[in-house]
Amino acid sequence: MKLIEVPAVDFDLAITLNSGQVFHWEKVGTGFCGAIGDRAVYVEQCGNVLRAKMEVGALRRRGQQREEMPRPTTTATTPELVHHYFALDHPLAEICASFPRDPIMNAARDFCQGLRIIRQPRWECLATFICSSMKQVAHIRQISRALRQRFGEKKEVCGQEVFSFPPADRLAETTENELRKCGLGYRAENLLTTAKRVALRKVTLDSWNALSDAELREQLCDLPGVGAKVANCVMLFGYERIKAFPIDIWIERVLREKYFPRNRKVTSAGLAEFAANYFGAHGGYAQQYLFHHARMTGKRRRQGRIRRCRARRALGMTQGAGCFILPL
DNA sequence: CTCCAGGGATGAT
DNA sequence: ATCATCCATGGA
Repeated sequence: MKLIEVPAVDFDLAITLNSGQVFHWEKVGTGFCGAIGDRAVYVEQCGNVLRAKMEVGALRRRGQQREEMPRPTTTATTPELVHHYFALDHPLAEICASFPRDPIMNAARDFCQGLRIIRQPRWECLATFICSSMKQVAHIRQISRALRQRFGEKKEVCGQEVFSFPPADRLAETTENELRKCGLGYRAENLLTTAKRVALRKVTLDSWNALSDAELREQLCDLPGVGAKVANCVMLFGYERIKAFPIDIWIERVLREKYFPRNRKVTSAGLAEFAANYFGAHGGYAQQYLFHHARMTGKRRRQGRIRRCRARRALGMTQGAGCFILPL
């Protein structure tokens, strides 16, 4: 066990890990336990310093004998690994200064000081976000944990069990039914198919890093279970494409209610185009700030939408005829 | 266009 | 405690 300290200015560990970009870190004491790639890590923040402990023990495949492999020697030294994962090299002050100046963005920027977009391993990021579709954060965390416990490698740090995320070839050799046991539902087939493509080298995630944003998005959307939103998440969190602007329900609400309050007819495509132009070169960062701020302070949509729709149908109303019933 | 798949957390009642 | 709603992909 190795204890290290890493300088970390302009950084808030808790906000970063709880902002819906990564789903496997667990609060333990004053810090968090998780994994950076295959390394089990405990990390806590003391002012402008991160204190991290990392397990350097032998690998062991859970529930399955596997020939003893030599410990993979990481090229990065441990402080560099932490520094790189948490993107402590991103010029956060510059990035935040590039956000548009408007009341919504200002509030989000103030609320999320120290939030960074971290660098996630590509496969782990892609697989996790395939599992995220039509799921809420709490669910995604459960799925991530189930996949890791069932198919990942068990590690330990600070007396805590930590499981690494299973590589594609490990998931490729399982079955849809096994994946469904992890709570994936219909996403199991998507994840399995994608894992097989990666395992068989039909898809080479690392080589995709050379592609342009548009080409990368196109390739990602070609994978089953990957639509525009998931593709943008993977671009942002796995490929450091800082301009990628994922639009989920929270962001869509913010855009509609705060930026288009008098225009309920603006389309989703219209919102996406607006966001790409308005939030600038670091749009992905702006999106993460808006997302976290909205989730922490905003409220979910009030109930009754379905009931109203049913009521409208029952009244024999057609599309749009019932607009006057809609809230606001 | 609509509906559905799966399912634990969440909020309203 | 019960119950409807949430979530944002892909296929019918």
